[in-house]
Amino acid sequence: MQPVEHPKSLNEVTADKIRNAIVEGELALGAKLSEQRLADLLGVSRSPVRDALAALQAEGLVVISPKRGSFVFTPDSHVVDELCEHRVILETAAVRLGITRNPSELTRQLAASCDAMQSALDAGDPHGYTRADHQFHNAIIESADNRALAKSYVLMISPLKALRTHLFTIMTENTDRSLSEHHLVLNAVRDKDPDRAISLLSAHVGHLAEAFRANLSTSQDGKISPATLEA
Amino acid sequence: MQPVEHPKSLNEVTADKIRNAIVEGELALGAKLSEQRLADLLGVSRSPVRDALAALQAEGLVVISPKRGSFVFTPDSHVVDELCEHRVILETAAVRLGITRNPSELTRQLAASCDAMQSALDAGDPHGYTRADHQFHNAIIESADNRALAKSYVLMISPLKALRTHLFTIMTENTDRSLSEHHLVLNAVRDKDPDRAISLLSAHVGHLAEAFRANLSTSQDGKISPATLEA
DNA sequence: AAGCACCATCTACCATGTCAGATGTTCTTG
DNA sequence: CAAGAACATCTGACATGGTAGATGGTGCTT
Repeated sequence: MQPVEHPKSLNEVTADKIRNAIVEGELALGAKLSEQRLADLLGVSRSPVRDALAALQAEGLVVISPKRGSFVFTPDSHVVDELCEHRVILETAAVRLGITRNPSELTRQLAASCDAMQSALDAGDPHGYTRADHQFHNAIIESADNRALAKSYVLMISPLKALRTHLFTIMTENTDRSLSEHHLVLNAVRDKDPDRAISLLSAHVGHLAEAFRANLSTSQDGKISPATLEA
Repeated sequence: MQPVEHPKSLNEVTADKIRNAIVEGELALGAKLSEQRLADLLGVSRSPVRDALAALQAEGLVVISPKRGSFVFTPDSHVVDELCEHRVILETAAVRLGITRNPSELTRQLAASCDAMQSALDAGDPHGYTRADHQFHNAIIESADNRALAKSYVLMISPLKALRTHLFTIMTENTDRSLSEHHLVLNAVRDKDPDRAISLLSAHVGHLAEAFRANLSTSQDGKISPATLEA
């Protein structure tokens, strides 16, 4: 049996709910967040909400303006470029380590993720495709077996996940190319060719950055309709 | 004149004080931290202390055990290896970007840091040497001109800074080799040779990791005497 | 009508109170 | 004397209250 079973603190579940609401698009980019209002919506006190917002600020999902209010982050094409560049740095370093350390496990995970992407595409399930995509890149990070690196990645990727949801609502992205690029990376990993994998991965994330830039310049502002937080 | 002058929130100054106390060695590794005791020592309420501890936990300097207490982090040779590996990843990526983006400014900063190290060494000022060392590596990160990367670096480097203070109290480290290694990196940057700079930088941080491992295995636990927090 | 001072209102910041869980000690019991 | 139960105490989790600062509107002044 498992060692313990620690119920998540109210603090954590609150942070999870708010993060989810932002990433899933229930809260518009730049939307105003009030400690009091969120506390009322979630049925908790202001304390856990305050802690949660502070944690989300560290993740880059929320910006807190002293005495003025908390707001969902607003994308900025320069910041998005920085995030993508950082992402490339972490993923390429991770894939090199992963190919060195446990190539077979990494290959297995990437293949499974590619299959999941294909299935989601066949089923016309964009949400499932996104999940499989995240799973693919997460497998790369995990394969490096370095918690410090993984922590950095998690702290950096949330805004990008949110942007994907907010900008690609109508499935603007080219999933066919995306899928084939994933397969190319998989093959490079299978061949234990880190340099090729890195090159392909860089190009892949670069294409994502391009898509972000294109959609950011057209939409100008995140004007997705705000929605309520679900229990 | 400057746009504004926002006084730091009590929250931040509290976090700064506690962080400083840990990094400077005033608080022993693994020392027990009580919200109440810290609040009394610093003359503030428990709220800012609580927020500060949460922030420091995100930095890896503090671990909070629910309902049990907060403690200064305790080093673990495996975790230290991971931190150093992560550090190499970020610094090597940064130096490559820096050489591409603004090599002259980077060269200037690195040269200045090397001079400061030399001066500190001549003056027998280990604390000054450490500061110059941090300045050197920070210049590399800043040169990449990527805030996301810089944020990751800051969040990762604090425990390493603290370890340096706690483990190298008697100046165990080989400052002569360290200085020469810094100069080699400087020369590679001056020559705009990213591959050589990366190789040298990896070796340099690798030596640091070795030193950490050596001292960790001998001391087994951080038993530096605890001290009071200064105003 | 334009500009400015005043004020109602909203915000996060910080202080304090209350409570349940974790721990160390003492007392009881075999 | 050993082992376990009951208790006192310490901790952080969470709730709530008070306050300074920021904002937006209103009415007065010119």
